[in-house]
Amino acid sequence: MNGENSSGNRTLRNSKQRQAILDLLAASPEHMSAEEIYQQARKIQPNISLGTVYRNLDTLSEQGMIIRSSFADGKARYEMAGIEHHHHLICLQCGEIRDLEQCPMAPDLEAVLQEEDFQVVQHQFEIYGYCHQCQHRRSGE
Amino acid sequence: MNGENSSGNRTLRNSKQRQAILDLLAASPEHMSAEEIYQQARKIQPNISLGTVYRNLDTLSEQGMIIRSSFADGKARYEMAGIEHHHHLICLQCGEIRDLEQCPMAPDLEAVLQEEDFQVVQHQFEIYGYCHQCQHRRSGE
DNA sequence: GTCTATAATAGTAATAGTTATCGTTATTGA
DNA sequence: TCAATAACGATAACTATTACTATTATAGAC
Repeated sequence: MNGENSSGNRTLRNSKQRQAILDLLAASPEHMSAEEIYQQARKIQPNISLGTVYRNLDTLSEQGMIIRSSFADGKARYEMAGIEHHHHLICLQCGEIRDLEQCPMAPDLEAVLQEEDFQVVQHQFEIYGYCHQCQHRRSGE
Repeated sequence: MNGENSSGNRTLRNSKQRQAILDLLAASPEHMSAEEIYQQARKIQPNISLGTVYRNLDTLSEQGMIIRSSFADGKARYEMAGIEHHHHLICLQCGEIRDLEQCPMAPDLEAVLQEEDFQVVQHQFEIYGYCHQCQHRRSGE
């Protein structure tokens, strides 16, 4: 049973590069883009390649260890899974992404989904606008 | 006042290409990607270029005439504005995008936003999963 | 510890979606 | 009809991501 686990998938190995990526995501102010992860990871593993970062982000989200969200700027961003489920508040000026703990999956929504017979895998909710600081910065100019 | 309107922006002209794009979006089953719009538009304006499509989609969404949404597959999709506000139900198997009329911006959410002093410009809510048909297709294989 | 299968890597090329450039064309108000 | 310039087509460039390939490193078996 070399290279295969019970469900027919390959067995994961633990490389220094993968560990560095996981450490970063675990420690970081989350919502990192692939490029950001790459730049940070280079400080720990100088020879790491961007391809390796993408490959690992893919593998790790398949495995359910991290969560990928895609935003309006066309970039995907990643964060550690297992943290409490949440959504995003994104400032259009400074780009800050804040967590929104309120989940909009209200009971009446569930009812509609059941009626439509739609089997939910994942949902995403983002609010775009201007944060407190940027509102003042904008009006001040 | 040539080329400028009251708010300092350029005055829009009405080209056959732009009209074709608007006609398509007005008539279509909505949520079209740039590429889809391009392919359809070529049937009406054979010489239209993909660049022109993108340029118009940009201009028209700046103008507020159409709405751009970005999805998990990395592609932006466009639909006519002015229709009732709605969100999306996206099938991961067949890619069908259905409208969800329920808006998750519940009153208690508004309260949180006010507390955070976050000025909302736009919000996006998407539910990914499997539609009725694809659930049966999947279990049957 | 050594061996071996292969997961994972670095480096690089390729792709997809989108934006920018530039010389030409066409729209629109005067 | 004319002039200013918005919009165009063609094409190059750019960004995010994926694929390819030869090489390296991990981890279980011996």
